[in-house]
Amino acid sequence: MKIGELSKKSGCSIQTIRFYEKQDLFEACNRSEGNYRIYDASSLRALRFIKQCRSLDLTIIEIKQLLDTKNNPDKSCSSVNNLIHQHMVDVTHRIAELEELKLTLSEMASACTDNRKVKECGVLQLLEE
Amino acid sequence: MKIGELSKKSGCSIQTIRFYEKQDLFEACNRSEGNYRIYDASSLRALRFIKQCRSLDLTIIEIKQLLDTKNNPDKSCSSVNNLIHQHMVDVTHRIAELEELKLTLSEMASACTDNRKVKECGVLQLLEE
DNA sequence: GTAAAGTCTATACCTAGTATAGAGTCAACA
DNA sequence: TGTTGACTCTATACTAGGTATAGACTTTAC
Repeated sequence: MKIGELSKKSGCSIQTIRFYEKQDLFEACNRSEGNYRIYDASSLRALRFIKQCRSLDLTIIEIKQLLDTKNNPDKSCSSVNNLIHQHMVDVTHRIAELEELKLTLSEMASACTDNRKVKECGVLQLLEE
Repeated sequence: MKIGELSKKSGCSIQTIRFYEKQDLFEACNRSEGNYRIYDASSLRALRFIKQCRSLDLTIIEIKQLLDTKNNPDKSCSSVNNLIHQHMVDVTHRIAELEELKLTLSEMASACTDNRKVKECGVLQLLEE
């Protein structure tokens, strides 16, 4: 299949597929006589793996590490588990930050609920502090 | 005061201050004979305003809009209130996304709590799906 | 034969800064 | 007066994960 079909089946844009290839995340495939990329079912599986990882917000470098690990089936998988665990810690931390931000924004919003003039705006006054 | 002092007083790095100036977020100031930037108390206030906004995750463009609004003290401040409100909506949305991600990660983590070999790794198996 | 759709590479752009190189400025000290 | 060190200047490249273009080529359908 050509890149357009792979794009539709995988849900990744054509540019993204080419970008992953350039990043050495996605193996360079065979080419047709006219230099078109030709993929098969295993390309689709590989791309879906990458997409799954990206949906977990793993970075491209981390996905490379995972792919590298996958190529050593007899080694320990602890690095994989650690990666996921560390991500959970990071996400938890980020949620806490955003909750705090939300609180600040909500306090800010309640400082000016009615429609005032700019010079009397409660939000702007808070921002000046 | 020179940029180093402003940097210390504001908590913005020197590069960031110059960056804001280049982005037309922070007014270009006077220069000394030797071409050094010379700031005063009002520069510090302006920079603190920007920093306050950035701590709320407002984009540079949004901050520009706020600054523009501030220059029209007799206009309505509704655009300011809308901006803050929209940010709260966005942050709330982002928190929900991250909560879902956290759940997925936690399910994933519990798929492989013991230390296995890569080929038997529960996390990698889930990622393959 | 030709038009449309698909693909190719290379390049620039996005955000909000950060990091660097190489040059110039200024103050203090000998 | 010379020089050392701290500070500042501009310009440029880099970060992450793509997205968007231009201009050329290939393939497909009629």
